[in-house]
Amino acid sequence: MKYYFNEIEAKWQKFWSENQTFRAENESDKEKFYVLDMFPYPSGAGLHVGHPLGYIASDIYARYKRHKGFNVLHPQGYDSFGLPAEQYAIQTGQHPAKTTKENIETYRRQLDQIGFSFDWSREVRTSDPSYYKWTQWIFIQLFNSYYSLEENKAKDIQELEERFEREGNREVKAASDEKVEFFSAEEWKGYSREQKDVILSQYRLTYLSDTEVNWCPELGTVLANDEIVNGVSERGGFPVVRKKMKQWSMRITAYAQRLLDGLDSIDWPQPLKDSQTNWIGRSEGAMVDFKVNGHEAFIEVFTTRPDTIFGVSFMTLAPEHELVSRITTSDQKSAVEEYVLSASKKSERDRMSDVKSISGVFTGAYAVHPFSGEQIPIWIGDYVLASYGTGAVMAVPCGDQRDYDFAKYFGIDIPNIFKDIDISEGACEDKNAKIANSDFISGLGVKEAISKVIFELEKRGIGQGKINYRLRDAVFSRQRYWGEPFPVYYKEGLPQMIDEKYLPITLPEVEKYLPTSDGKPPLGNATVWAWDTRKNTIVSNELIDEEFVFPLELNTMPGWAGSSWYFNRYMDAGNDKEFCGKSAINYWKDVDLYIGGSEHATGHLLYSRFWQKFLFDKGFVPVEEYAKKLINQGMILGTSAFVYRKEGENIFISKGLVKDEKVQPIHVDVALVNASNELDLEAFKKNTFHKDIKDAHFILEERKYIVGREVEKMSKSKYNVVNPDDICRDYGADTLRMYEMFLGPLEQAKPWNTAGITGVHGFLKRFWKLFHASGDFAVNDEAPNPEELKVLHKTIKKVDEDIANFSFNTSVSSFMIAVNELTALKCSKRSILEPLAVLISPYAPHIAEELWSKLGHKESISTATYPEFESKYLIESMKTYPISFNGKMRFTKELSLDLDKAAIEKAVLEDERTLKQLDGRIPKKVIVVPGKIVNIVG
RNA sequence: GCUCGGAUGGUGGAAUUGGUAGACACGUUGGACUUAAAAUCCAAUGGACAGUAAUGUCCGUGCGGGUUCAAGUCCCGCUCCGAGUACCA
Repeated sequence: MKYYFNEIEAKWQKFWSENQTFRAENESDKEKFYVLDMFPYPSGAGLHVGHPLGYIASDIYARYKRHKGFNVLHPQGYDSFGLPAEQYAIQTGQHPAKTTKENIETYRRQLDQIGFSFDWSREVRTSDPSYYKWTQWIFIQLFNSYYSLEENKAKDIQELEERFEREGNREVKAASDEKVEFFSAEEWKGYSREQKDVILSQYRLTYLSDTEVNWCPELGTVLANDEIVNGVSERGGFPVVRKKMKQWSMRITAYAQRLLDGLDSIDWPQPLKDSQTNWIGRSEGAMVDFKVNGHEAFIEVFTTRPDTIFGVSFMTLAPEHELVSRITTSDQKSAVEEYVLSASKKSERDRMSDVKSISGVFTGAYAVHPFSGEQIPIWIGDYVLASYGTGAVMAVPCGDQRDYDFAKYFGIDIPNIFKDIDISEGACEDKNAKIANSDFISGLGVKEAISKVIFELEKRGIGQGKINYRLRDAVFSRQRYWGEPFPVYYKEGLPQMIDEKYLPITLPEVEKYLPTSDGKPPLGNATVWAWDTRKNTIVSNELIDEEFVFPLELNTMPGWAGSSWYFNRYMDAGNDKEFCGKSAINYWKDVDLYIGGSEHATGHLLYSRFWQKFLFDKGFVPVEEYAKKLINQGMILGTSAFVYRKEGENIFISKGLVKDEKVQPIHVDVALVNASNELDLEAFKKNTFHKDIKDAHFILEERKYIVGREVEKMSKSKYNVVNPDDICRDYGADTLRMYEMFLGPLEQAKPWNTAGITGVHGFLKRFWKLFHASGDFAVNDEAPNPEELKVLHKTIKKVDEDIANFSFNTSVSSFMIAVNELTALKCSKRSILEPLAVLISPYAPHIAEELWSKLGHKESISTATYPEFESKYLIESMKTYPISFNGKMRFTKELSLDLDKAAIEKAVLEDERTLKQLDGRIPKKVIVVPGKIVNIVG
């Protein structure tokens, strides 16, 4: 009987779906295991072969764990809010909900076709009101919380208010905006409700503020730092400029230290941890106040090297620094203003690309050195960033190369404060140097000098030790339609939360998805978008009276809102009373294995850790880190194909004949090219996207047109996308699954190349054949012999180890070896083949189910217990020893494993081949490692 | 610039705590079956040299050193490629 994979696969996919085979229960005596994939954004292009790579790996793991007796949660859903659907809506007028739904259907069909064991009863869609209701709910919790630095956790904002009432804010240690003014209890009590709200917003974990944001005019929205790549938008590659706007922000900086510390407790890839560490960017140092001569003002600077304070010979402020206009002297005024203006015009990208040129202007003002009292000129320069530290630096040219270059360029003094170090060629950044010419720290090493300076600064009240982070608060507003609406209305310009019980606030209908003519976000087009505080419902804008009916927020939440907590929702997806029920979350707790791409390192994976910590602080979730282990699957790249068109002529030259000809490479669809890089000319000519190709002349080599190849990211525009549907149709899902694993280590990026797929497909056919003889199913009940048992058990052992190491490629090889060996042994015994089917079933579930049912089982193979490895079948009595001479293997000799060192040595030395090798020489030394090797030296 | 990966046959990739480099596939070549093709099966396949042959010798894991009886694996110094990040005070 032939292996009809299409029929078999359709049959079992139907069976799993009808029997809800992979439904996970929230109550079970079994140990839980939660396997999660990063859920996809359902794009219009559908799945390509790169998407399933991680899903296949996690599915194998999930199925394996089921066999091992775990209650496995393996859900899937869609991150279905996002820019592409909205861009498409702008172009075509179609509602994003409609295209999103269609795209989801395509994804679902494609996913089903690959035979994943997802529990679809728990599917989530971030754009579904029943889901984003809880995203809005979490937002409200954040709004109603502040971060206590005394207890190091988020707490109810009401407690803070009560404390203000009692004692003002002077003693309060809480995460807040930079400049919070002190007030007493009496002053607090005297404030109006509005004044209090403004103050509280400086402490809330989400707050509205005028911030400098990354504005992308083409997309008409602001972007978070992680959504910008090389100075342009990640989506679309559009320019980004800086702009001040009133925006919701998330006070993620409150969690900087805990986000850093938490990394030690989770098993995530080191590069991923490193990039989070760098993104958070912790640096230890000191804040120092420099008095400005002749002004009441102080310039506060952050430095990681307070030990070099006696090397300060100037200060540099960012052009945007608030003191610049105040302290600039009249004769420097015009130069400074001109510089500030030109700096503000430079986009972030210009400033980034222009790292080498040095520019700056003297303000005419001087600061006073806090220890020596010397006059220090104050400059401005755009190498100082307003957004980092305090936007001002104390410049130590002898100890910092940038300061050194700046000083050299403008002819500023470079005092040397290092002992016996020459600084005529450049700054000394070596931390092993000894400090000199530095008053009370002369002669000290860097470390001691730092602590002594901090001690002095604190004693004199002019500074203190400080830990600074690069991490900024995250902008949370987007000027887009297709995102979660905020549960917020505005009363006299101040944001008010809508009560939890009226959630969800669902997206309104709009005529157009573009910003309004007066520049408001798309929700500004909605006519029914006001909040009635009496009826507690959304009403028409016409009813706004600023007394009972108020305008609703026009921004929506960013893409990462919904993805920051979805892993918790899967645990109890249908719950309409809570974001996740207590008993469900206490059972499932956290994700045991999370698989996804490394591109989310500083976006999703940082924000979601932040929200989880917040939810933990508030007692909503039982664990502080939601994913114990994370694996990054490597990207599958496309292998683009090129034809070479002679410049200016309608002639295409086969690759081997191009030589020095001037040609223009043109992408051709990889579907038109076979495994030996030969172009299907007929099909190519029929292709309509270049009209003149029909008449083109082709210069062939050996009657073939050979294309050029290049590995690139898989993308529609490069005509190198390979669709899993085609593979499933031609070879089957089981072949696709195994082949994707066989390509190489999971974490490694690799080009997609179907060349080897026949090898995997052939393996499945041979596996099928083991169970059949001359067309019929033929498995017998004969007792297995030691050889067959050995094959089975070494495979069990290897596959167990491989799955533990996520080394799926090598287990595919082991299966091949097992099937090759059993075929050679002509084994068709149930006692061997039945366990083998279970072993293979996580990898190739359809064929395994089919064979399992043919073996007479009524239940799904997924309920079968995994075969137990028994070492007794692998015990060997003989070992083929490699016999080496001076480390080079010359021959092998079979010897009993019972022999001790001396007996092995004797046997080897007596061997005639040894005598021949030695050729009369006497061995200096004989190394015998029983069970391993023999090495003869001499 | 900094941080982190990586480099093994014609190709994808294997290789326990250092212990027979190239498993398993693809491709290629030869053969069987067939009218033929596909499918399937069998054999060979890192390179060079010697030999009719069995076989033998040398070279081989990016480069140069080192440690060791023994190095793809450990140490030192480079080269190239990839990813992330970037005036971070």
